[in-house]
Amino acid sequence: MAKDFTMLDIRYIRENLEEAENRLKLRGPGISLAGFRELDDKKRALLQETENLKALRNRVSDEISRVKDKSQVQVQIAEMREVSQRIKNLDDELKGVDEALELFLLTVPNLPSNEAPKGASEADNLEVRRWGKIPEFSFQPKPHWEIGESLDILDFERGVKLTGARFTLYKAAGARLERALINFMLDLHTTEHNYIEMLPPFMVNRESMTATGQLPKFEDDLFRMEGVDYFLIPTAEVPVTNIHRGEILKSSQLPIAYTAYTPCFRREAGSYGKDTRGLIRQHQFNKVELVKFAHPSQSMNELEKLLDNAEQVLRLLELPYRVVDLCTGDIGFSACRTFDIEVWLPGQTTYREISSCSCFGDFQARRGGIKFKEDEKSKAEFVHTLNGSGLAVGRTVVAILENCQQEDGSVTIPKALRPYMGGLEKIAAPK
RNA sequence: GGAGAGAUGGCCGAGUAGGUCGAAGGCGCUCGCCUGCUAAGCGAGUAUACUGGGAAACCGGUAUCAAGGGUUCGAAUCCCUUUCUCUCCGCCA
Repeated sequence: MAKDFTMLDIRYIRENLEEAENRLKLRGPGISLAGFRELDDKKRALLQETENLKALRNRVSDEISRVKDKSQVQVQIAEMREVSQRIKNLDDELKGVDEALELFLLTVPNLPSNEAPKGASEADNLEVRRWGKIPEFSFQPKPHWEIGESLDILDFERGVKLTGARFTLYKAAGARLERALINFMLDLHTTEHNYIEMLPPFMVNRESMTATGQLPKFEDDLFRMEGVDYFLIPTAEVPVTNIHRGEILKSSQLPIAYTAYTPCFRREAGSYGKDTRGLIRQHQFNKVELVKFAHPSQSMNELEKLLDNAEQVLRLLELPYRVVDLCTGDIGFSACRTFDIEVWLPGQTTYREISSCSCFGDFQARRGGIKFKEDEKSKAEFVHTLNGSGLAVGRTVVAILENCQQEDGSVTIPKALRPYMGGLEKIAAPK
């Protein structure tokens, strides 16, 4: 009862059960609030009963304290002993119901925004815009794994030797390219877009994972430490959003914008057959993340700005992309609205996700207790949280290798990135 | 890893032979008064969550002195466990 990780506003659900359920159904079948009413009623009934008994006990105990000769209040003391036992039993029962209710609420996803396109799957996502010219090649463009190997900058075999499937060793200009992109992105966001750089821990505790929504439902997707209850972060979203967990911010501070580079660790459970070649789906990859804490009235504006900040990376790198508005059936657990940025990959003649920019409404703020006050006197309200990749670094390497490949096998470095590559203009095959 | 000390409201800081302590006092903050401005001064107010009633203003109840459990009619105060912080030793980038 002390801590409240409730996902949706419990009062909203209580009072608008049908509406909430209908909105959740837009996410797909199998999401239901059945059972909520019963648990909630049970909880409140128990709460009433035990609180009444506690009020009685408090009153009588107070009376006892005023009597000097305790032999005169032996009856009351005996009665209260019984009352205390009943309270204990009720509290135990209440605890059980409360935990069940909390777990239930923690596993219900956020309500999708009414503005999100309605649909059942990826196929119903809405393309919003395209940018850049898709390159035409006078030769057959190669997939990035072939380019990486022939340039001797990506070593997939040794990555497997060192660790296992879905781990890759970067080498020479490949390692430098990854590092250059990280610095390029961080510099852009901090100096041009006014984000504050953070370098957070790469493991977090259970509370942090619960606040952003990875737990309790998606533990199988995470790497967990042996011996301590810590998890490797699947995205910088987790530590960075949790920076202000349990805090009350001032309205004048908002919006707060942070950017952070971190590696990301994902089990990728259930994606065994997918993207088995190359850098697309790794257990460890680098990402520069953008995170915002916004006033509720500004969160959608802030999402657009954040999205534009992420797109700017691709524009500066001259990589063609498109923006997709995710439909209600494709939006992630914690989000209410999401735009994906997909970069063009000539090796696969398709657009692939390179960034996902979401608004979470007060979903994460509620789970993590992140609030703000309009002014000194007003009541604290939940902030809105947002985040997006700005960008996934490994996939950016993929996009550069595939889009900038030349007939002679070399890869031209985008102009904006050259200062970060020591002036290098292209990566050429070793002799 | 070993030894010890500690954790109280936005902050500082009282409170340990259990009851009148949601918790003194100070600072900060808010509102009012006062002063020609500033400062000082005076007065009042100043936690959160859940829950019951009410259209609401608001009124009532419960809980919260790191967290969880125990003893007791009653715990900030006693006991146990955990977490975190600090000091010393060891180890280490």
